[in-house]
Amino acid sequence: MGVSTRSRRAPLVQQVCSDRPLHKGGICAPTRKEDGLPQIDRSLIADAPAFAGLDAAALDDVLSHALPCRLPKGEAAFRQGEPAEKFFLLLHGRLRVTRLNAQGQQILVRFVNPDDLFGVAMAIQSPVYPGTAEAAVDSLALAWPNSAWAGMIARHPTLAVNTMRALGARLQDSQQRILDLSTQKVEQRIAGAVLRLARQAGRPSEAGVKIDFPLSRQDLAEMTASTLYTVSRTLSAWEAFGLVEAGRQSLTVRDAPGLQAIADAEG
Amino acid sequence: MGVSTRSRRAPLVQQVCSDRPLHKGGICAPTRKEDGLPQIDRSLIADAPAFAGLDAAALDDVLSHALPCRLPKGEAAFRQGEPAEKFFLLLHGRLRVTRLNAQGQQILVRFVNPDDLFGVAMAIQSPVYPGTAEAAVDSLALAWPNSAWAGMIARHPTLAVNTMRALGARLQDSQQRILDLSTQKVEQRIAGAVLRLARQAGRPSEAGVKIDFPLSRQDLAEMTASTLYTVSRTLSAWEAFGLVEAGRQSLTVRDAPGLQAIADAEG
DNA sequence: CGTACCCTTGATATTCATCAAGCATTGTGG
DNA sequence: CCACAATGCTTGATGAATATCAAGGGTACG
Repeated sequence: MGVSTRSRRAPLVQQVCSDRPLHKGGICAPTRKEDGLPQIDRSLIADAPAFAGLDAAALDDVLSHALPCRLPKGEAAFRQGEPAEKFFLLLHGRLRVTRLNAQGQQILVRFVNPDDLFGVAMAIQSPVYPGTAEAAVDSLALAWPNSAWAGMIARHPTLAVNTMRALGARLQDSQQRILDLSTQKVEQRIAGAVLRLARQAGRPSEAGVKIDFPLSRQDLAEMTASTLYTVSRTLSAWEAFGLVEAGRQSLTVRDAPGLQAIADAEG
Repeated sequence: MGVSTRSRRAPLVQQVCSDRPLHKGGICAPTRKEDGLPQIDRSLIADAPAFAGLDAAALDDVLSHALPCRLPKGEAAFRQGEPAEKFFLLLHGRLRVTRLNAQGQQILVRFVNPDDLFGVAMAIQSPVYPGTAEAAVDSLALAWPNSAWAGMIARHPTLAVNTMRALGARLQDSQQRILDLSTQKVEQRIAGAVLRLARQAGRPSEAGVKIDFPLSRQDLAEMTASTLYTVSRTLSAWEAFGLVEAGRQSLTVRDAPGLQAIADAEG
């Protein structure tokens, strides 16, 4: 084993971190240029994969139906069960999408990142939103009424293809998550979730790659089908091994390859 | 509690089945007319949701690029990791789609039913198949080369919309499954899986609704992130309560509302 | 300055996987 | 047609992973 610790939790950290040289960094999300006060302008959406392949005129057409939508931290763009009347594109900020079951237990479906579509219930023929989307930080989105959708894809068929791809990517993610839930131990799932967050929302800092929005133990628990207690113990153990730096609603990855080794370990 | 049993397993059956009147039936999949020897003909695919809204000429155009594909029981249409060169529509039979993780553990992603598209890797921009599809019974499918896709959706934009809906529905299913895996106990998940199978592939029989293809304990375990041992114990307990009739690779639902009550119970 | 919120850590309980052994049915080759 | 292997299934005993319960500490914010 090579390392002796009294820490009750942390079987995989111990296993994986023994006799392995420390290693810095590895994850670095592309830095995103900060918009000042956003005005509705073609350039706002030109980079979104959802609108890839549309020319300037098409973008203007698309934009002409859009309404800006400010979402102060904590506010919901929509709530589970509400009639789905709009769909959205996130311009700036970060949203937390959650879903409740009949017994009131909640999971965190995903975080919405800038340039992501969300609330596309009409793409799946659902009359209501299947989840709740609320701002994890002050955010800004564009909203389209569902009624605009049919005309938009009729005039710009590329849109249907792009949306299909976006749904396909999310389907892939979901199936991967099912696989992880079915075959991995909690500690591995937490490692995977943290790495994904660092990739999607990591900003380089002195100590490593810091996750760019408030993230609680409860959030991580709801992402990994675990409990806030187990997440807390796991992060404490990782911190003791120098893999992460954990604070109140904040998390910095110091050793991404180390976390990856945990995620990849044999169960 | 009302009922006393020595059975070690079956907390929920006991709870749920005590003092509840027995109830018959409830699930009944539409019976599907048996095709004799299928020939490639417009009527074969006219009912598939994937081709809804296409007129006769469009259907003929679509069919002109399709190749029939016989899949004897046990044979794979494609295997995980193979380059994705075709996509398929199941005409007849039943396929089991599985997915392996890096450590070789397997889950059962879904069963493909007649009129379902499968192997649509190109819709999600994946160069390889993310899973393996093999025939659970002798099956028959149509196959299109991926190269035909672009032209098909260009000529028939409805196809992109239909495919988007199909992906959306599968995304919905996946997210529901994630919710179930995250919040339900094993017994509830097994109940949910059995009910879904009965709905999709149930055929009415004397004793109730019989699942129409060979289904092992291992299959159910891989669908519910459980083990064949736990599934076996669970089915035994249910059988003792008259909820199901379980045999070698066969399962008949005798009391669907009873199973539903288990699936809906508070954890 | 107090109160709500987030977090930590120990002790205990529970679910369920794992291991082990054996039975039953199907299919197969002599 | 029969022996026998392969496959699928059952059931008990045990143990490990992780949830749950309980108690308290720190920190931000009104």
